[in-house]
Amino acid sequence: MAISSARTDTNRAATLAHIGAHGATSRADLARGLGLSPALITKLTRDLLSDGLLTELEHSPSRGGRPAQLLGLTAVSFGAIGVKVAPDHLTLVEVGLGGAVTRTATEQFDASDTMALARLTDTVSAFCSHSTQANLLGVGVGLPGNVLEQSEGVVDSTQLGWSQLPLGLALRNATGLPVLIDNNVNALALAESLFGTGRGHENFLVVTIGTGIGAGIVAGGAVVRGHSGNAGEIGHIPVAENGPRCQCGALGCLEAIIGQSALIETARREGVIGADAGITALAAIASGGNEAAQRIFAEAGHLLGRAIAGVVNTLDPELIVILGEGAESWKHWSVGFEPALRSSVMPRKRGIEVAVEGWQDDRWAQGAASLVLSTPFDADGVSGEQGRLVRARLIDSTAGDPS
Amino acid sequence: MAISSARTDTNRAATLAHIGAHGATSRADLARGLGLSPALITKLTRDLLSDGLLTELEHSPSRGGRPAQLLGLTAVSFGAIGVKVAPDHLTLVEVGLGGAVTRTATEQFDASDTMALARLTDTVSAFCSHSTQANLLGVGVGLPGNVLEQSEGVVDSTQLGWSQLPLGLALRNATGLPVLIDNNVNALALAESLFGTGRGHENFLVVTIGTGIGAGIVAGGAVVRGHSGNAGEIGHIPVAENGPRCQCGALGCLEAIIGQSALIETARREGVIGADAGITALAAIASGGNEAAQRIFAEAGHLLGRAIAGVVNTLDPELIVILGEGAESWKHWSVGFEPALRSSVMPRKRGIEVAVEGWQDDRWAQGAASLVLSTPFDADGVSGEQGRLVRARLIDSTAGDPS
DNA sequence: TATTGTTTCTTTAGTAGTGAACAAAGGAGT
DNA sequence: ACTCCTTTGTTCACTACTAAAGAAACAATA
Repeated sequence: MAISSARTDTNRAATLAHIGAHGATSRADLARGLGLSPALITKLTRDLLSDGLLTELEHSPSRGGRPAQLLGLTAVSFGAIGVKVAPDHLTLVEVGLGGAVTRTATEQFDASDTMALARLTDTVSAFCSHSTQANLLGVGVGLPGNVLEQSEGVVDSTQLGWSQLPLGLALRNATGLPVLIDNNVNALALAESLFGTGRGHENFLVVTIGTGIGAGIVAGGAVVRGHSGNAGEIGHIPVAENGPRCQCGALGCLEAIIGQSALIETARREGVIGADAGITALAAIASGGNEAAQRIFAEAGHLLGRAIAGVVNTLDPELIVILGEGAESWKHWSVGFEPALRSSVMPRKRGIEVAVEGWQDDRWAQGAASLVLSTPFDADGVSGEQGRLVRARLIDSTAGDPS
Repeated sequence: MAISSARTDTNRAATLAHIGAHGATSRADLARGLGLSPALITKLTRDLLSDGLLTELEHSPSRGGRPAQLLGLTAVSFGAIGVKVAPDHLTLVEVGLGGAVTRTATEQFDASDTMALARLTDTVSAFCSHSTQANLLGVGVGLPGNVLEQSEGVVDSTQLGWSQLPLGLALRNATGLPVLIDNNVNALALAESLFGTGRGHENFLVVTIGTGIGAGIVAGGAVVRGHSGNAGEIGHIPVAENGPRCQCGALGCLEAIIGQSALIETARREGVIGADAGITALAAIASGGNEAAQRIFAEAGHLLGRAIAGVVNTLDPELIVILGEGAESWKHWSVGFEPALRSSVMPRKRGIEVAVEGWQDDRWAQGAASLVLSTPFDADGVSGEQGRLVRARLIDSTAGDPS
């Protein structure tokens, strides 16, 4: 299929991962879902069956032809670890092949501490060692920042105060597992694409509303990372001439006007909340019926809608997924967002679907774990050496532990 | 060869196309450039040499090891036809494998005429029949609009007044050649990626300034087309709250403020040019030193710079290519554009490269032709059935005549 | 001048993948 | 009943591709 076919047995891994992600599947569906020929699927599944990784289940009812025989994973359970790194805490999850969370933990953390790296590796390897899964495929890490070298896992993050930190190498040594690191929003977009609302869509946008505004972009089925891995910074789209100065140094960035701190400041200045009240207070007041608070959210929604309309016109997605802590008060944002988006977008795109997702804090970590779960599908070696290791662990699991 | 085998040896075609695009190349460079193993290149080139499609040229000087043997195309000349469709004229070019234009023609045309389709097919097939090339690989068409069904070549274009027009089928019947159709800006982006400034870059932006403002987006090495093929409409990014109404129906679109007609209107209103003077007059006056005219361009450049800064923050390209008739007066735009872009973009991206390209009218048509020339590199079948036909013509050229 | 290292190209042996034809197992119409 | 149609899964012959190892042809260095 690809111009260079796989060195490791990519499709063996992809078959297992596809069944993990979609549940029991017939051979014909596997062929269609993976874009392979039925002949190859026959061969792959025969091997996987004789290796004891798959079992034949019941027949699914006929759809006009020969009934399909479903194939399911055997009890051998695969899993992956996902880690969300925030300035003040770590969230860890363990997930199965289908992306479902099986274990969770939250730990105190201080990213600016000199011992932060040691603390991180200790926490992660402790979490790994308590794993209930028989086979851990790898560790995915999502953080607010970007990865300079995917192979070595060198990380840059202004928000965490990290510069050129060899996080990947450290975690790999500590856990003995393959480690994949990416920007947290990109990881979320990947998770949406594999397991979430984005499944089956080739072009969509994941917008996160937290302390800042970010976006993950999926175009042509792939996550857009950009030249230096910094794509998706929609929070810094200029929206107001002579607007307030943003942290990034520019004037009138979207985030400088509707970011969390900007909203709080506006609310305080207008006397809607007290000098020491925060965003939750503002949201609570708005939900209680306070029109001034509601107007603050609606105006923010309006600006966000106009900005995203520009992104939609530029990228032509078919779906927008709204996510993040800030999405809890989406009903207030939406009042301004919906009309602004629909009226500012080109006529043909006016019916674009907008999905708002409920929020659990471990969602970020789940996204990070999907960095690992997505590698079997990553036919070309985008994920590089670490991805190859993940695939190797997935298909070698019969051998138990290779010496 | 009684039954022409339907085998589409992608890499055989890719090898020829790579040599056509890059000139004489050593086997080792082919392996690196195409991402294939040296072993395969040896086999492919051996076949191509024995088929008389390639010849061994001189040795290039050693770079510390065994000197490389260059391989070049034989005199068998391949070519492709590119057609630009505009509301009032057609531009046709014939290009070689390397993208160089070998023949040009411009024809009167009226897209709104009921006989437009017949006129178009007649013009194109007449141009094809006068071809100097021994082997025409196909016809590429670029138009302001989008393609609904790539396989049938059904076309929609508000600018041309076409709706559900089966252009591809008609051209295929008329010429007997594979036909590939795409939005003209996407075609241009493809040409830039293969033969132009974008060569070697995986993420860049092609911005066109004509009657409207458009963009072609290349992300991760591929042209971003979006869900319905409408990506790149940066002319409709909202930039002004309560701005003028745009043709598209929205308020404050970029194009409604700095599009060609908007600039002319502004200049007339301010008395800079007369009531019947156009954009060339405005540009001439600005070049002559008129400060009011210069300010109009600079302010447009400023707005464009802010808007593109948003796109840059969203997509993180490493290069911006400015192109189009309007780019002739870029030196006036640039006064406002450069400071606006650099100051509105995130700090790390402040050094982004901006390239302005000179303009010939047949550039659009050249872009259209590159739709054909790019298919050999298109490993997955994005270009579908027509792409397969192009590849078949490229590798079967020894056989001579198709049925 | 021999040694070492580098780059280019080829051979060998084996794996991954496909298309085409066909068998198996049902449904729907007559 | 019987034939036609559809969908699933398999076998077979063949192509495409790779990894590994080596051969060939140079430069640099001791």
